[in-house]
Amino acid sequence: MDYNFKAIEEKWQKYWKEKEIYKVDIDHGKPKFYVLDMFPYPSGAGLHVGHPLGYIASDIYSRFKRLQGFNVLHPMGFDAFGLPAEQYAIQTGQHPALTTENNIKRYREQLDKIGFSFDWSREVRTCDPKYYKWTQWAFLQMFRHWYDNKTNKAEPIGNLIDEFEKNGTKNIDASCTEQLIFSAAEWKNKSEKEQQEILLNYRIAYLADTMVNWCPALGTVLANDEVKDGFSVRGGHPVVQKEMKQWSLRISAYAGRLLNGLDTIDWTESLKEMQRFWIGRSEGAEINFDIINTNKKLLIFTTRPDTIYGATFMVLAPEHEYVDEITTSEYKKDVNTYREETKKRTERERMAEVKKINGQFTGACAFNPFTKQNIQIWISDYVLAGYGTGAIMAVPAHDSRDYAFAKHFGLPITEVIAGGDISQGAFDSKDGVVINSEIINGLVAKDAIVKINDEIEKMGIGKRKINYRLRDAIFSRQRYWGEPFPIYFKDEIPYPVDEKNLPLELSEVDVYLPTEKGEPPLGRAKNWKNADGYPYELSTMPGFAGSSAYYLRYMDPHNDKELVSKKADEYWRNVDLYIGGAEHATGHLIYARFWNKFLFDLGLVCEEEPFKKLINQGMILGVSELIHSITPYFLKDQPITTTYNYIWCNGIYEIKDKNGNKIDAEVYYSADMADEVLTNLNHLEDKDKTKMIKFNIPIYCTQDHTLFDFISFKKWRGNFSPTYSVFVCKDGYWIISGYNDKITKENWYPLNPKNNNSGNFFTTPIVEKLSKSKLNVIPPDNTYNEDGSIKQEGIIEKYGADTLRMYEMFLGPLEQAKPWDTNGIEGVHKFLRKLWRLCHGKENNFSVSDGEPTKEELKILHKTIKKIREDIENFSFNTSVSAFMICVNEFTDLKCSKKKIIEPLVIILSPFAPHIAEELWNQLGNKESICNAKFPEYDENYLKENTFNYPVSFNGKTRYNLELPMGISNEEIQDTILKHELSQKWLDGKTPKKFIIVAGKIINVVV
RNA sequence: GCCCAGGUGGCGGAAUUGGUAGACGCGCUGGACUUAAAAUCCAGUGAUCAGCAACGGUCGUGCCGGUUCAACUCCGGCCCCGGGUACCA
Repeated sequence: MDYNFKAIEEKWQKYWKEKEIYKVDIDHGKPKFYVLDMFPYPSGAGLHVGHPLGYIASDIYSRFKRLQGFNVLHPMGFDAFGLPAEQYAIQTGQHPALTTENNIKRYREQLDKIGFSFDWSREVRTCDPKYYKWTQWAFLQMFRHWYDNKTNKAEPIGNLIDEFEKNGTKNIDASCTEQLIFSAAEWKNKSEKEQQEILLNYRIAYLADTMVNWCPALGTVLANDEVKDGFSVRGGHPVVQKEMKQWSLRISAYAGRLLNGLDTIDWTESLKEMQRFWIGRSEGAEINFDIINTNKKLLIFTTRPDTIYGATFMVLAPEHEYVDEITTSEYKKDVNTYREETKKRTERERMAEVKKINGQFTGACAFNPFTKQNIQIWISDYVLAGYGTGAIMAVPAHDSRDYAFAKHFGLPITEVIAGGDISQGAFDSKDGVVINSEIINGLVAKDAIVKINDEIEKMGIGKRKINYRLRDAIFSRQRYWGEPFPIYFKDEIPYPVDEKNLPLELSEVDVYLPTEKGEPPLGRAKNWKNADGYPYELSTMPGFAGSSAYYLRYMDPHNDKELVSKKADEYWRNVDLYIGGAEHATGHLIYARFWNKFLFDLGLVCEEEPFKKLINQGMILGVSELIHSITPYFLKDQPITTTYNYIWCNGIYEIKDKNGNKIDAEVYYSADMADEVLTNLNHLEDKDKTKMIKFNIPIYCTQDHTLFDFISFKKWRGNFSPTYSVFVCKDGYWIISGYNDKITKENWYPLNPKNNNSGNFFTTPIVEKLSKSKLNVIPPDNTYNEDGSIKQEGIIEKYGADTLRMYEMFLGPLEQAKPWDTNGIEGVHKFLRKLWRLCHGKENNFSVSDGEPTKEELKILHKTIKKIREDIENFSFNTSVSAFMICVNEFTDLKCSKKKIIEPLVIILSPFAPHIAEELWNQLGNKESICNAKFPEYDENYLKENTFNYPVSFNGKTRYNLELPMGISNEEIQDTILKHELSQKWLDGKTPKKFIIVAGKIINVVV
C-alpha cells in the first residue's frame, strides 16, 4: 500500500499523546483563544457520524489558531446525566453510573481515533461528584440570592431579610412569584415557617407549584416528547396535567439582560432572533377588571390597551385559579368537563390546534371599566396559564384568535380601529385611527396607547407593564440519574445543605423506578436524610444543570476550592468560539447565559456573556425506518388465515396461529400493505378509534427498507413486547416468539405454500436527524457482533481518520443540515493518496526536490493559502477541501514536488488532515510537531493577473468571451467590442444604447 | 399553529458584495494501460431543439409575480422539507 493511513495515524496519535502536544496552561506570553464544543451525551449507541461534524470544524479552527500563535484551550468532556441511561437502568437493572462509564469509554476510544487536539487533562463529566459539587454549589448560591430590580442584579437573601425587618416590603422591588405587601412588624410576627415560605417567593432557586405531565400508571412525570395524544409513548398509559411542587430557577428576572446581551455577542442573527422571540418582550398594560357579583378583580395583560373599548368578553386559561370560584352553578358541570378535556392535552398540542375552536362560558361576567358593559367570562384552551396572567380581554375585532372565537360562539364584535372590514375578519394592524372609544377617538393607535395607559393608571385599575414570555426554568426532575439537590426539609420547609458538606452524593437505590406512593426513585434510598434526620429532596436536577457552567470548569478543572479560580477565569475569560447544534438555541444556550450572568452578579466570573461567537453546525440527517401497526382497541380472537380478510389488533390480545392455538401477540404490517389494512378496517365497528401508528425501529434490523433481522428487532422490543410478534406481509406472515436469549428462529407462514417466495416485510424510510431516539445512528468506526466479528466496517478503518475528517467537511456547508451518504468518500480519499504520490512518486520513495518554484507554482500555492485562510475564517470548510483538491491536481499536472511548495502546503493542510500532514512534515526533515509550525502568509504579488477573460453579454445574456488586458479604459473596451466580428450578429445593425463595464467582472451591451 | 433555517444536474454541493449558473467530488458513458482485475490516467456528462459542422438556438437555481442593463442572490405572495416549541440532550 502506498499511503498507509493506518500506520501513520496510529503513529502520530501515539506521539501526540506521549508528548502531551495538546496540553495547555496559562501563558501570559501568548494571546488566549478558547474553542469549545458542545459536549456529548454518551449514549449507549456510541458516537455517530453526526457528532464529529462540529468537533472536526472546531478542531480545524483550533489548530489554525494555534498555527497563528494563539494559546488555544480546546477541551472536551461528557454530559453524562440523563434519561436514556436511566431508562436503560430500569430495563436492565444495571447502575447508570456503570453503563455511563462504559459509554464514555467507548466515546473516548472513538474520539481518539479521529485525531482531535483536545486537552484531555481537562476532561469533565457532569455525573462525577467532584464536578457536580459545583453544580450543587451554584444551585445553593441561587437559593441564597434574590433578584433586586433596583440594582438589577442578584443580591444576598440576607439583605432582603434585613430590609423586611426594617421596612417590610415598602422599598422592595424584587423579581418574585407573587407581589407581597407587609410591614416590618408583620414580618417580625410571622413564624419561622411563614418567613421561610415568604423567602421562597424571592429566592432565585425556589419551590413553586407547576403543571406537569403526570402518568398515574407509571407513577412518574413524563417529558412532552414522551407523551403523544394524551398517552405515554412507552406503554400507552393515559397522561394528565397535574400540579406539582417543583424547584424552579427565576430566569425570568434576567429576561431583560438576556435580551440586551444578545446585542453584544457574535451569533447568527437567526439564532439571536430565536432567543429574542423566546424571551418575548412585550410592552403593554396590566388591567384589573371587576368580576360582577363578587369582590374579585380579574388581572389581565394586554399589548393593545388602545382596543379596550372593543373588549367584548374575557377568556381565562382553563387552569386559572379563579375558574372554580367564579363559575356559576348552572355551568359547573360543563366547565368541569371542559377542564378535564384540557388536562389530557399538553401545552404544545393546545397551541398547535388553534384551528379547532373550543371553549366554555363560566356563567360569570366582568365589568369593562371603559364601556361600562358587563362582558362574559369564558375559559378556553387558547389562553395558556403560563403566559401573561393566564387571562385576556378579548377584542374580537382586532385579534384573529379572538375573532374566530367570537364568530364561533356568537359573541359581540365591536370595531374600535378603523381601516379593516370586520365582517370579513379581524383587523390586527396598529395602522389605523381609533373609533367608538370616547376618550381616545381619532387618535392613531400608538398615541391612543399612551393616553389610555395614563388613564388606566389615573383610575388606579392597572399599570404599564413590560411582560416577558420567558418562563422560569423548572428545575426538578422526578428521576434518579441527575444531580441531587443539596436541600433537606424541616417542617416541609426547604433548607440548604451546608456548603462544606458538598457534594451531596447520589444514594444507591434497589430499582430505578418511582416508589409506590409516586415519589421519585430517591424515595427508595436508605438514609436519604441529613445528620439530624431531616429528609433530603427526592427529585434531581435536569439535564441542563450540569451543562450550564461546564465551560468555566474546563478553565480550572481540578480546583476543589472554587468553581473556577480568579486567575484562570481572568486569563481564559470566556469562550471565543462555541460550536454546537442549533437545537440548543432556546434550551442550553439560554440557561447557560442566565447561569453565567448570575455568577457574574456574584463577582465570580469576569465576563457577562459566556460565548462570544457561536456557530451552529447543521445536523447530519440519516435515514430512519418506520414500522407500521394499528392502535390497540379491537379485542377479538382472530385466526390468521389470509392477509386481508381479517385484521388483527395490535397489543396483548389473543390471536390464534394457523394451528388454532391462542397466542399472545403484537402485530405489524408491511409498509406496502399497511394502508390497505387500514382501509379494510373501515367497515368495522369502532373504526373512528382506529389509527395507523408508525414508529422508529433500529436501522440495524433493516436492509433496503426491509425488516430483515427479526431476532434483533425482537431483542430490541424486549419487555415492551408480548411473547409473539406477528409480521404480516403481502404473501404471508412471520411469527417470532420469546424474549432476549430465548427467541425462536423466525418462522415463515406463506399464504400460498406453493408460491413460497419473498416474505419481504417492508418498512418506510424517512430522512431525519441522526439520533439515538430515532434509532438510526451510523458510527464512524467498526461495530462488532457479540462474537467479535465485524458487524459493519467503519470509515475510519476503511479510509482513515484524515479521510473521515475531510469528508465530513466536504459534505457541505457546516451550518446546513445534510443527509449522510458515503458515496463521495472515495474522492476525498483519492485526494489524500494523490498528495501522497505527489511527494513519493510511483515507487513510493519520499522524493521532494529542492528546486526554486516557478512563478506559476507560486501563484497556485499562494492562491491556495489565501483561499484556505479565508475559508477557515468564514467556516467554509467544504470549499477548502475543494481548493486543496484543485491545488494538488494542479501540482500533479505540473509534476511539482518542490520542498518550498510542499512544506507550506502541508502546514495549511494540517488542521484538516493532521496525521498525513504530520507524517509529511516529519519526512521533510522537521523535528518538532507540525502543530508548532507557523501558518504561512500569502503574497498578493504572486496573485496579480495581467489580463481578464471577459464574458461579453448582450442584453444580459453571455454570448462570447474576450481576453482583454487589465487596466485598459472603458472606451478601448467599447471600441474592441464594437469591432469584434461576433458582436455583429447580436447588434444586428443597431447602435448599442448603453455599455455596462465592470472592470474584472463583466461587459454588458444593451441593444 | 408559532419561531428559525433550507429548496440549484442522477447525487453532495460551488457561485464570499446583484455580474460567465453547475467549481470540486461522486455516479454514469467511452477510451488508454493490463492475460485479467484492482489501481492509475484521458475524454464526455443540466435539459431540449437543430445540424455535415460550430465560439449554434431555446429553456433552466421549488412555484407565481415584481425591481434591474443584469437576479440562485433583492422585494411581495405561495408550496414543500428540516429543527425548536420550555421534562430528549
